[in-house]
Amino acid sequence: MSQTPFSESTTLVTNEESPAVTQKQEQILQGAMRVFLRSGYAGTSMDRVSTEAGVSKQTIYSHFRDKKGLFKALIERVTIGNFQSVFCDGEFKDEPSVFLRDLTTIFFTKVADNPDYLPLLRLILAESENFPELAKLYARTVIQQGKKLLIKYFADHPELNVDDPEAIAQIFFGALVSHVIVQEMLYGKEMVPLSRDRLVNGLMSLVLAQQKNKES
Amino acid sequence: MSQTPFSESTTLVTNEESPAVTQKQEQILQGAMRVFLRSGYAGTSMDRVSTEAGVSKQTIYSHFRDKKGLFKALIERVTIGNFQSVFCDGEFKDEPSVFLRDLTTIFFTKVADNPDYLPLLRLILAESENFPELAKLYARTVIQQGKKLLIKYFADHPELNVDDPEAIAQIFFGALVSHVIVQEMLYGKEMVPLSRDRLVNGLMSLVLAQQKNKES
DNA sequence: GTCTATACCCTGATAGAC
DNA sequence: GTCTATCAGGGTATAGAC
Repeated sequence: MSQTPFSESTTLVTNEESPAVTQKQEQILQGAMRVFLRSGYAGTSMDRVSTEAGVSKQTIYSHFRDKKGLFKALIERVTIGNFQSVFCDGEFKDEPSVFLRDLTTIFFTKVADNPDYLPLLRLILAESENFPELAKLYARTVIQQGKKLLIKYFADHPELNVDDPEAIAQIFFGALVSHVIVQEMLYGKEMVPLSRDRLVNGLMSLVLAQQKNKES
Repeated sequence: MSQTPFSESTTLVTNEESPAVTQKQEQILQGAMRVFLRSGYAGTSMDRVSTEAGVSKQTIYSHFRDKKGLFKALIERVTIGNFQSVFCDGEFKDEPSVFLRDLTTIFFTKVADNPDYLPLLRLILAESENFPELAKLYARTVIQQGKKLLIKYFADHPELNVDDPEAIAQIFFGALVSHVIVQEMLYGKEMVPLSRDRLVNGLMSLVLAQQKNKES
């Protein structure tokens, strides 16, 4: 808890949240990712990680304090590395219907279609009680970023007539996330399929209807 | 897989989905529920279940085929027993704003505030890949019931001007479920709290705005 | 730093007494 | 049916050679 699990490295440390990672640590994390994302925390053995990473068990323990330390380092890395800036570095159109549709497109292509997203979300939810700091990191990194962007847009566009931007942003992204959960995790695709297009169209008609009311 | 894990009993078997459960089985399931919901599937040992239930390990194995069989029987029981008919046996007002608000109230009081709901959802999502049949059962029993009710209501009220009832129903319940996930599981309550009232008000203003557009 | 070997504990599942 | 006792295997973590 008090010492970092990472040793020194020649790689430049850009900021506190992405520590330098040596080639061996990289190798360990790659193997650990495959096993943890597939088998969960308790279902993963350090033996399996060592064979999957192609290093001995002791090598893992020399780089990471213990199983928990390895797990935390891995989840932080995957979360930050994959989803840190999906909603930040883009250029956005100002037209509401275009902006909202672009936002959903980013979510589906950069997040939902990322093959690591579903296993990561599953794992973070499963371990949210044992590793609350990882759950909070995920909420800040992935969910909160998109909501902030949408809230700011609502604030800049009073003509949309959005009474409670935070609530509407929560509903907007909640609908997207829950659609992925129901369709992909709970096998809704097989049982009650609902295309992304229909979801997005429904979502946009709801949000943009506020504007039309104001106009009339 | 081919034989039922339940033995005979004097209790009347009402239907295929709720088999008779003897007093000993009840005792085992009670203990198993506490352990599985708290520690997950892989994190639960049969030793722990036996001590928690106050029976020997062999007694468990005489009533249930193995760990998987016990887990399936337990999750089916909790899912069906707690959430089978939350959206079925109620009387509903016809007025749209009242109906929608009642629907959210049922969800929050009967589902979200049920102390078993969050651990159950967490467990089903965590094991959705290893136990797909349980994930499907959950989707049918809990999520699909509410959506059906809302879809029927939209069909009976064309004046609401809902273009795609299935999509709107998915958005509606998706927003409710994801609010619980973000606020309770991902510690949104501590980081970016958003009250249920604000969520519900936002949701209702979105859905009812469709109607106002039609009127004008 | 990295390996092999191993200590020590707990796992799911079973055998046999009563 | 229910118990105690036990099996073989795998769990995390560590010791010591190189």
